[in-house]
Amino acid sequence: MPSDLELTPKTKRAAGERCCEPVVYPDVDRAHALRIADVAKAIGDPIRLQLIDVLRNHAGEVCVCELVPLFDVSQPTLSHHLGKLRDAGIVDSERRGLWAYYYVRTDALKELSQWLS
Amino acid sequence: MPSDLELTPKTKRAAGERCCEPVVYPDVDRAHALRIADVAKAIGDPIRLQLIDVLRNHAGEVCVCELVPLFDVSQPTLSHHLGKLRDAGIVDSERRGLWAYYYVRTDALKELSQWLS
DNA sequence: GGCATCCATATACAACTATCGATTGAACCA
DNA sequence: TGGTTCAATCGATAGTTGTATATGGATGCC
Repeated sequence: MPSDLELTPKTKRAAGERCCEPVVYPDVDRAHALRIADVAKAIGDPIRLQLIDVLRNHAGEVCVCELVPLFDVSQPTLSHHLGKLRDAGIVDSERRGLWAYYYVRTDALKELSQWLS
Repeated sequence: MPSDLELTPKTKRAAGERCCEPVVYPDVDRAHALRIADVAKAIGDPIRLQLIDVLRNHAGEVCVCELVPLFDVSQPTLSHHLGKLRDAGIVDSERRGLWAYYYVRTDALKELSQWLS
């Protein structure tokens, strides 16, 4: 990924001179950084990371009622984490009758994965 | 990789219909999830993500004094972010004379990258 | 209708995070 | 020695996050 931040080349300076020139960077890639950071932030919790892992391994939809006993948190807390993942676009859900089924949106993780490699 | 999460049987379910398909266990154990989540959490900030980006693109050591003018935060704040990245093992620093030089420890991002793919 | 089940939202609170200005300390130079 | 420069730390404050309990809405079974 190309960066939009440019460094000022380090040069020798005489005493009394400032170390670096101030640099202005364009906003172009800041939106990109914000998106990727948002995804990483959503992953940055052990419960949410394992939630993604479970959903991804299942390669399909998983009912919330089967997720709750896997973790040592209450059902509302788990729902809160699932909501965070949904807000970040990492998972989506579908309600069928009494149950809600969650699944991973694989394309959401692609941007972060590509930036990392 | 074995999981350390155990499914508790649901005995209170009303007789008749089953709620869900069989559950798939998470592929990562809790300690592994904690490590990866820690790295993701450190990346989950736009400034820190761009810091990594700059350091990585320059494939070498970068002076803090060159980093400060790139971002719209004060020097102590940037030092705080660099400290977070250092705590997560993503970057390391070396002090030479008056300046501190930071560089990326590429292996630190490998675990997260592998888990994502 | 009456009741249990499943899930989401609301509220509250403790813990953590980001940010700043001020300060400290270390290293350099004259 | 004293002044300058750079980076880390300190103290304070505002904002965010993780968690729990409580509540409500929707569905299905009797």
